[in-house]
Amino acid sequence: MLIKRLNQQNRQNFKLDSGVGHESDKMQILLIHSDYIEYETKKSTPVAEKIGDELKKGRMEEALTVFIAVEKTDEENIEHCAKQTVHEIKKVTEQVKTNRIMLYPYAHLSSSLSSPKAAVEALKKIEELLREASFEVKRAPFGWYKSFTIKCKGHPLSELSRTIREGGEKCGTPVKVEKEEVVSEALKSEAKATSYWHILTPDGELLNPDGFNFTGHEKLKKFVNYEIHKSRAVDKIPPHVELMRRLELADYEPGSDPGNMRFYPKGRLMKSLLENYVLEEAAKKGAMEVETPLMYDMNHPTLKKYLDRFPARQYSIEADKKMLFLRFAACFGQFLMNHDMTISYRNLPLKMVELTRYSFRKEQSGELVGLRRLRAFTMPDMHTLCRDTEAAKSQFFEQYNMCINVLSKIGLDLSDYEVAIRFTRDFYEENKDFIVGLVKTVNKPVLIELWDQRFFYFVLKFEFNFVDAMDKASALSTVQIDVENADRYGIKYIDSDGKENRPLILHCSPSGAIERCIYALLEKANMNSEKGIVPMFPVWLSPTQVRIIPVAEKHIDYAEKVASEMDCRVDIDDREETVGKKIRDAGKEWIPYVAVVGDEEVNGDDLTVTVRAESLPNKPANIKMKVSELNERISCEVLGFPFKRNPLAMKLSARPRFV
RNA sequence: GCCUCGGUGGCUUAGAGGUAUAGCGCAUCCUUGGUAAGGAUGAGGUCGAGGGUUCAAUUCCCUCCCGGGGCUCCA
Repeated sequence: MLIKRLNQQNRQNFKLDSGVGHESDKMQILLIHSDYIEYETKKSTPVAEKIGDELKKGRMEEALTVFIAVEKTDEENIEHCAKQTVHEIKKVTEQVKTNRIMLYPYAHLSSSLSSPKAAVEALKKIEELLREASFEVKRAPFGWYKSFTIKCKGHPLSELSRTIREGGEKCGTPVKVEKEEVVSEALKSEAKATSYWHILTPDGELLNPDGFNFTGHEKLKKFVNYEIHKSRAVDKIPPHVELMRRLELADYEPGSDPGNMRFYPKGRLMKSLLENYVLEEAAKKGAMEVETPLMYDMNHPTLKKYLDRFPARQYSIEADKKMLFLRFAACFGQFLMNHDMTISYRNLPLKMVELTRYSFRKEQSGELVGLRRLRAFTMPDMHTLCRDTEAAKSQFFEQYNMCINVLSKIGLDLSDYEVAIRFTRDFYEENKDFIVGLVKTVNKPVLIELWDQRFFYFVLKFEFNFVDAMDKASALSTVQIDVENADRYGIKYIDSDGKENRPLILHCSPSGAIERCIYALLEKANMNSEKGIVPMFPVWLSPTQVRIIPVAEKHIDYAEKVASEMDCRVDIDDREETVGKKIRDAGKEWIPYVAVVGDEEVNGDDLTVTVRAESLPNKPANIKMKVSELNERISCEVLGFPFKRNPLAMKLSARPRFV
């Protein structure tokens, strides 16, 4: 049986590896997962089946539409063909998760049609079998000219609509295609290659996730659940959404497109620090920082090929007569730059890094959540050109460790995220020890996804996935070994023998999206808070590191003197409020050090400092220390991290409120 | 994108076919206060936008925008 599915470029024929394909089974079907399908009979043909008025019009919501052409050779064994067809339909319904089916006789799928009698018999058989399998089935009548409207799930894809329209015009059937994508990329991929899920332990045991004992690895269990079973989440608003606003970090911007946020001074500061930190870590590994355009020509031959490989998820804009798209990663600019460079094997591994502010992905609006998933986000994107597989592996391992280090400095350690490693079977067979080495490094079981064929551009990738309070997983760091794009972009280096070679390319985001790091920090702090741990940011990231609270107005001068002796982000709460109120407000801002100054401090040498990291809920830890001791303590905590000055007025009375 | 729930001063919110409640915040004043909310007074609202039904709509109906959750997706 040949199954025809549409992809975005054209209709492609390919066999499923399900073992049910026989050359003799020629029934042609075309499957479209549709928001709705609607038809209306126009005129009967000489071969029309007799129908009542109720079948002259039909509509089905949220259905898998199955266009069918029964072919000459099917007549020999209609029963068998019908069964095989039903089998295939079932498989697809499982993938797209629907139990509603519209059967639609569609002659134009074949040039060798069966007799009308056989066709009707086959259709009825299929309908009956599907009903027995408790599907909700409708069938459009055979032998009528019909008009139909179908709305496919997904994105507008022009090539497809042409294909369908041509088919429709040929037989005089008006077809209105509103929007289409047909069978999603993932589905297409699944048809080509199958994912096998495993758990790999530090001892190198490859286990079945279903039988794995997750005791002590509850988060991994949640992650596996999320990845394989796509578990349902509970009804709860994500805590970070409230926190990002309450802490005046970031907010929605209704005046823009969804998923494009505004960042207030404190949020901008945190982003800026994180950005600089990650860039600096990349630079330490020898990466050269570059800057490339945000928008690219959609019709550039190389880019076009790349875009065609993926579902349309980009913003596009028209400028003059050009169609441009906004980048969704730094790959485009860097690869185009690599293409024009003269690179010797002596220059390898060659690293370039760019902080994309922004990367744009037009994610489906229903999928956007706070800082977790955005349409415009900031991502450090580093690419490493490697001479051969050995060099790529060695770089991969080095960058794997860099990612662990970067996340831990940001405030997310190994217990906060789960590791997924994904690779092709071939790569695994040749590099088992290498893979196990990755698992040993983190010393905990990891999720493995193994493909029997490569269908993305990479042969190996890992991600670190943060698992939040709603059991949702989000990828942070990732490294991938790309075996395809050097060729696509014509990137080459001159080897020691003087010949041109294609490098392997590593894609690495040491931290993942910066906004997502903030999301993870906020979610982690919230989970801590529920566990009875006082929530806070790492000191180097805290918008205010020290707050000075003068007891009365007469102590403000002294507070200013102390502030001038501090070399960190310090502010003064000079508002006319009670000390209690000011302490409470400082706590609400998660300020790591709060120093109250009154007569005692003015007349003595010490400050009275509330140290957040040592406090318990409702039990502030108050420690007496000299200004120099506080300075010393903070400078140890921020050593090696970027620093930016206070983003707001030093005196709180001079600050506006943003939220 | 689809399904579903929601949108009331800057924020959180009560309420109802007759234009509206409270707290926080803000302003002014009193209090000059020592570790998680001191007190008083006041300003501030086209009740998300547009259309419809009605004598009358913020309330009922439709469309749209924005947000939450689910589905789908995540190069």
